Amino acid sequence: MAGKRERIAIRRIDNLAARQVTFSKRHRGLFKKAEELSILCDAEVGLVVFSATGKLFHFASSSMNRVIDRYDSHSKTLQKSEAPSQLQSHVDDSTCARLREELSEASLKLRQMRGEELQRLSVQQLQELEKTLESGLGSVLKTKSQKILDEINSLERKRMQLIEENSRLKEQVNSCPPVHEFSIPLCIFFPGTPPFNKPW
Amino acid sequence: MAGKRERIAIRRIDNLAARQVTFSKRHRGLFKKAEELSILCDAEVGLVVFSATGKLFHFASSSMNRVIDRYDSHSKTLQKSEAPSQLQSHVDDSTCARLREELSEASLKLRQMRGEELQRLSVQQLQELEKTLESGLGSVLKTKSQKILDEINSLERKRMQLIEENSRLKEQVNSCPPVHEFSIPLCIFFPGTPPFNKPW
DNA sequence: AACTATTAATAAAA
DNA sequence: TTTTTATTAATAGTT
Repeated sequence: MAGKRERIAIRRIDNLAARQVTFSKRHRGLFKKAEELSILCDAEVGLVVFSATGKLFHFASSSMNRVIDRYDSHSKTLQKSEAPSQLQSHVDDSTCARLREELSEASLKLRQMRGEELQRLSVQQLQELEKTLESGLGSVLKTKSQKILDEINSLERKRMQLIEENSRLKEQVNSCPPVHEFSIPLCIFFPGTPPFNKPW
Repeated sequence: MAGKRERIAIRRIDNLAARQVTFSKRHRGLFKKAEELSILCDAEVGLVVFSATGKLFHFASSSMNRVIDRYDSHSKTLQKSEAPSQLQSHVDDSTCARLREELSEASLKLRQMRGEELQRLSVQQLQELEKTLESGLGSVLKTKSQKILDEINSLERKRMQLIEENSRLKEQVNSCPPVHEFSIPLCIFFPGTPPFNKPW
C-alpha cells in the first residue's frame, strides 16, 4: 500500500533525497501551472528556476527576453535612472542582433495593425489580425467610455459640493443681522444735495 | 448550494470577467507554489507575470536582478562558444540602449493596440488610438475581401480553362476512329485456354 | 468575496 | 526516477 500522506510545513527539507524528490515533483507542477495561467488568462509569464544543484529550468509564454525587457521597462518606469556604469558593458553583438530582430518584428506588426503591408498575409492571418484589432478596439472604447464617465462623475461631485457650499453661504447671509442695525449711515446727505425719489 | 465543479480545457477563457476571476485566483496559487518550491527545495526562483491588463506581478526568492543575471549567464554559456574576437565589436552601449528603448516603446504600443495598458492614456490619446485601430481594421477587411475575391476569380478562371479543355477533349474523342478499326487484337487466345463466357 | 463539490497536486511508500 | 495511493490543496461554478 502507498502513501499515508500528511501535510508538511513549508521550510527547507533537510533530507537531501527527499528534497530532490520533492523538487522533481513540484517544479513540474509549478511549470504546468505557469503555462496554464498564461493560456487561460492571456497573461505573459516568465518563470526561471535553479535547482539546488544549479540546474536551470525556465518557461516563458512569449520569450524570456521579451518578458525580461518588459519587466525592466516596467520597473525602470517606477524606479531609477540607472547608473550607466563605466564598467565595460556586457552587451555584445548577439544581444544587439536579437534586439534588432525583435524591433523589426515589432515594427512590422505595428505597421500591419495600422493597415500597412498586408499583402503577404494569408486570409487566415488577416482573419486573426481582424479579431485582434476588433478586440483591441473594444477595449479602447470601453476604457474611453469609463474615463469619460469618471470625468462626468467627478464634475457632478464638484457641482454638488459647490451647491452645498452655496446653500451654506445663503444661510449665513440670511442669518446676518439686518442692515439697519449697523451704525454706519448708508447715505449721507450733504446740504444742497437733492433728495432721491427712488429706492436703491 | 455552491459549485458543481467541472474540469476545464486549457485554452483562453473568452469571457472577460471569468478570465479576470480565474487570473486572480490562479496567480495567487502560482506565486504561493513558487515560493514554496524555493523554500522547500532550496531553489532559486524568479517569476514574472503580466496580467492581460498589463499589471505586473513578480516574485524572486533572492532578487529579480540576481535571477536574471544568473539566467543570462547560463543561457550565454549554452548558446555560443563566443569567439571573443579581437576586432572591437562595432555595437556599443548607446546603440543597444537605443534599441532597447525603441523596442520597449514598440512593445507598449503593440500592447495598447491590443487593448492592454490603456489606463494611463488620456481621453484624447484613446480617441487617436481608436481612429488608428478603426482605420487599420478597415484596411484589413478590405485586403481580406480583395484576397478572397482574387481567390474566387482565380478559381473561376481555372474552372473555365478546364471546361474549355474538356470541350476540346470531347471533340477529339468524337473525331477518333471507332475502336474496332485498330489492328491490335484485344484478346489473344492460346491453345488450351478455355473460351470466356463473359464480356470484359 | 465566500462557499463547496470536484478536480488536481503531491507526500509517503514501493 | 517513476508509479501508486491516500490525502491535502487548489479551484470552477455558484451565490
